[in-house]
Amino acid sequence: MVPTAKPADPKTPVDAASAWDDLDPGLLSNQLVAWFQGARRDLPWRHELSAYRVWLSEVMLQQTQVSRVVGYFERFVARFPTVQDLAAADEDEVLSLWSGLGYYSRGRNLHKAAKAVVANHGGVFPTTAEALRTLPGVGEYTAAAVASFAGQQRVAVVDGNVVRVLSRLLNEDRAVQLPETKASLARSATILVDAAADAALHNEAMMELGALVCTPRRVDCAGCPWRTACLARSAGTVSARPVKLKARARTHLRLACIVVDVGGLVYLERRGSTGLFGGLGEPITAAMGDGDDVEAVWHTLCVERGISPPLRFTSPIVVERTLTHRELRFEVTMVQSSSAPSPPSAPSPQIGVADAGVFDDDALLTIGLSSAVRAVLAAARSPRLL
DNA sequence: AAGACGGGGCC
DNA sequence: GGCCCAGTCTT
Repeated sequence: MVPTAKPADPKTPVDAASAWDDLDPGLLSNQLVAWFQGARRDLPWRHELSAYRVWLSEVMLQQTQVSRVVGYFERFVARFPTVQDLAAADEDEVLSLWSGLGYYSRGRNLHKAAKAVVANHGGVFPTTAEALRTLPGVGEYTAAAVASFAGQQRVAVVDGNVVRVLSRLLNEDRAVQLPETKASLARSATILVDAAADAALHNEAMMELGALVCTPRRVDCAGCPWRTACLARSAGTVSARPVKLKARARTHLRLACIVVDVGGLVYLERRGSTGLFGGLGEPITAAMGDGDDVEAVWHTLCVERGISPPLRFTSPIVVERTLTHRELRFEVTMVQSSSAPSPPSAPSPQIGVADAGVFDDDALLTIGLSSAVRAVLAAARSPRLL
């Protein structure tokens, strides 16, 4: 549920309310928006606030920095000017344009949502938070953002920037991951947006403040429109906010990998549509245990696919990539084969091969590949992919 | 309520 | 090279 201006819930704790006894939300919003008028960045998705473009940019911006998104956004709107264009595309093309952006379920859900808008909304992109929330890949934050920026609904938009800004303004000392803290901060966001003259402008300004001034590090308190009101600033706790719970440890994953060359073409399989790198292409890949002998695993993988293992494998090329919670270690060999491998009839559960094929270098650019696989292919055969 | 899910930039 | 950042969906 997006926070709304409903009467106070009787179960609402008093914590957030008490902090607001000494703060004036109308004044704060005016100060914030005045600052924003001078600081607003010119970003491509701000040129035309259609629901389609706002939605596309917000999905790309989930868990992703603005600087990463700009180029991807430009390529998407150039190729898919309307939601109908996106809905009519092949998933492969969508994923190939998404390649490198990460969190690939976003790309698959983007395509599904476009199809749903065409099928269920007559191709007219919804602009109410309630209708947006039913689209795949659109959660609380994205629904509120599109409803506010493109639909002019008075809803609070709460992303990580807003959480950081509010946790400092209010000097929140509880961990921001806790449901109670999130709810409390959302109530504060609603108090502010309800007092704003222009809710959309206020919401945009909140996020811009978090992106440009109230940043995770190197905070620019001197340039902040809220420097006199900020409770963390007066308490000297700015750099200690927001409070976060300890992150989980990273796990290691060893992967046996074979790049098969079939007369100059590279053989790729498609991963199953769920889980890590879902729906993307990859060379023959299998998870290994710590003590496994990579040559033995390579041998098995060849036999499973009906190609003859070489008498002697080329020694492993090691490609390592670090993800947020995993360290991937690909141990790669190259094999020449006169015939295309056939995907195993009983795919290993780690991989879940859906289909497969051989590709030349140009065709490689038309399917979705993770950055990790691009690095593997570049190391094995084709520097063009770097 | 907790875990899975990428990738890059900053220090 | 370690640390930090940031929404949605699934279980």
